[in-house]
Amino acid sequence: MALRHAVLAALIEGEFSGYQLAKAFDVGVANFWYAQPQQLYAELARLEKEGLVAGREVAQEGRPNKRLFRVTDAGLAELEAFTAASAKPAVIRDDLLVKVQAADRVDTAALVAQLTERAGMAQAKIALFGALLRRLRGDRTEEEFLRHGDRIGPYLTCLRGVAFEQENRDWCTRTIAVLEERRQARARH
Amino acid sequence: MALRHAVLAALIEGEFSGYQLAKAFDVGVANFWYAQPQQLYAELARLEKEGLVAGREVAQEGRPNKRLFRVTDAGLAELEAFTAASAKPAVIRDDLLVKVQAADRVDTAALVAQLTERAGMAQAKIALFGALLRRLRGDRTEEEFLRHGDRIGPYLTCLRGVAFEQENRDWCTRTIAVLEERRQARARH
DNA sequence: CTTGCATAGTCATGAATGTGAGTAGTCATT
DNA sequence: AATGACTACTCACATTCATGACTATGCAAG
Repeated sequence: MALRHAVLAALIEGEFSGYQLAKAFDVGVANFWYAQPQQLYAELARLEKEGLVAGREVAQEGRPNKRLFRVTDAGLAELEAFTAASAKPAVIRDDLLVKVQAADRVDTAALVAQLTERAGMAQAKIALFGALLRRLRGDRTEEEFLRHGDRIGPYLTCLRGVAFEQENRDWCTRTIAVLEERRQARARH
Repeated sequence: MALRHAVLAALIEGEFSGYQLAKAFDVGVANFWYAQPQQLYAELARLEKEGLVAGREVAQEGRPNKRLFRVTDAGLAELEAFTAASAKPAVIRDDLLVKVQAADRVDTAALVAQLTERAGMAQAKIALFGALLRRLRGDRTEEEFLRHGDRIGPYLTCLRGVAFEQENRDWCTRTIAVLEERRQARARH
């Protein structure tokens, strides 16, 4: 049950609609969790029923009405309790790692293609996160911002996202190089 | 459906029983996937029914009999197909990130405790993976091994595991430092 | 002499997550 | 005038993952 806490954590930034959250949790800036829109709507409904978030209808013209949610005091207390509880260790779970684990017995060309694609995606995310970090800290340096800024939570998680994707990219390019070199070595015989 | 492929990938290393796989997929060397014993037994049963792995009973004395599994040709073909298919992007999903995202509104002390614990766990994993890497490459250098060794798949995934845990540890210590400094700065006022 | 741990598994159940499809209006493009 | 894209959300179902409890046997430490 960590999705509910991820939603609560996202909502301490301000009021958001399910649709806005869905954007944030999807492809874009899912730097600390990922979820499908359907999950979010369902979770928001549950959270509201339990009084951890409060929603209010906002009429719009030219587009459908929306419901904005904010965290209640009970929601904050729930987050507090969640933070105090010990976190389960995070594990990597990546299709690509499974494929590389099997690298010695499967077609290398297909694998290299996958790795190349992934390296590109990682690079794109690095750029995205970099822009987000600059936006968050404004004209301050990182040190300055982390010392005196308010709302450093999103910044810190984003830093982790950047580091993860850099690692991702570097490992992909390294692995590609290794696989390519071995392929050429085999071809020479 | 990536667990099945993770099992297949693990089995190209040789014959293993469900129990042995469970050990490898659990706390120890889950450097490319993680699963509970029950999942593995269930998956192995399914894979055998579909002919992707073949099991054979091995009688033992002093301990229960076991069933060793190996990948069949059909299993290798399945792995091949899996490798060719495009991998879904890996996302971080970590309770700890959710907690840090909420850092601006929850108790910092509890959070720092969590981060400290996690940093320690990461450090332990780094040591574990380091030992595994040395065992895998024997007396060769890494370059040498990656160029000419056979079965480099596990080595490459383990490299990724090490890098991930180092990143993990560094980010934890950095985040701890930031939170602590802010706490002290607040205390001075 | 019994408590606890390791081997080697099975069964059942619930929670979390993913996927596909559908509704309904607005706006811009072709 | 139709097609597709964006906002905003809902329903239903399937798959995957996690959890606890349980059965056996053998071995070693206290």
